[in-house]
Amino acid sequence: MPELPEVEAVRRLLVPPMQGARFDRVLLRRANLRRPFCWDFVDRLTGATVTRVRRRAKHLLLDLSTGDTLLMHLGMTGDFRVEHMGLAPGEDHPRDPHDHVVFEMSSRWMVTFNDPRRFGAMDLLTADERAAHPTLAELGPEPLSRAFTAAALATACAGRRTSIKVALLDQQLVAGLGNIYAAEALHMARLSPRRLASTLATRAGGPRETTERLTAAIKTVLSKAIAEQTRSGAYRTNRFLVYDREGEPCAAEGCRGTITRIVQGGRSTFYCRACQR
DNA sequence: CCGCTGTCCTGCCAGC
DNA sequence: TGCTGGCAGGACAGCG
Repeated sequence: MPELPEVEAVRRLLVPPMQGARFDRVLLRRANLRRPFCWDFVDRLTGATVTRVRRRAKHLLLDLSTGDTLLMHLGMTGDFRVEHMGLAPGEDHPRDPHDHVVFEMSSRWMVTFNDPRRFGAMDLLTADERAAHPTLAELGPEPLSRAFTAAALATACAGRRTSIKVALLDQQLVAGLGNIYAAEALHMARLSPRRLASTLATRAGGPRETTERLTAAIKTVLSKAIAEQTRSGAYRTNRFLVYDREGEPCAAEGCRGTITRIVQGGRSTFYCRACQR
């Protein structure tokens, strides 16, 4: 579930308790999430100060005073809880069975990572490892940055013989979209998810109107979602226009179509056959 | 190089 | 009512 807007909301949540604060105590409740924690995870983190809380695509990066970077991914069900440290000596933290990591910060805030499905990940990287990290190095442009233009999208789509929906999930093409916002952006752009990615590429000259429309839709959908996250904080049940709305009438203005569900690349795509061409 | 499939993990829910 | 099976999702390995 967490895609770029949700991860950005988490980043903003973590800035006050963590940025500029030191790890006083790190508690690991288990040996692994999606992967095992590195053997010296607790020792390397304890005493380090967080200089910056950053986000790249769906990854959270905590830059540390030691030169290390704590790279975190929320997976599907990962989330952080921020609470006051109000413990009596010897008292244990109240815990949920899925609270896997607890950070006690010098800011007197306690930051707990909870992840029922354990698709999340935490890796402690040296500066060299971070610079050479294959996943980070190969990420495409941030969709909300100036680097993400219709021309860039067109170039990235050139020669791709896969559907535009599947291509949008490729983090090397554009970084941070997931299954939900890919569907929402295509709906807003009135483009069929089944369309071949290469049809968005340009042969010569500037990008075509459809590529411009999709680029704009991606930016709008993500910006709106970020604004909504920070305003409400909580998840509203289905604030999406097409995602998980199979059989419902299309919400596009003047459209009398019905949302259908198809499977692409092994996952669900929701779209309106009537207005998405 | 590229595209496609399977794997990880568990909560939830439809269907028997 | 209780069980089972399938699905959800992102990253990544491995295949052809």
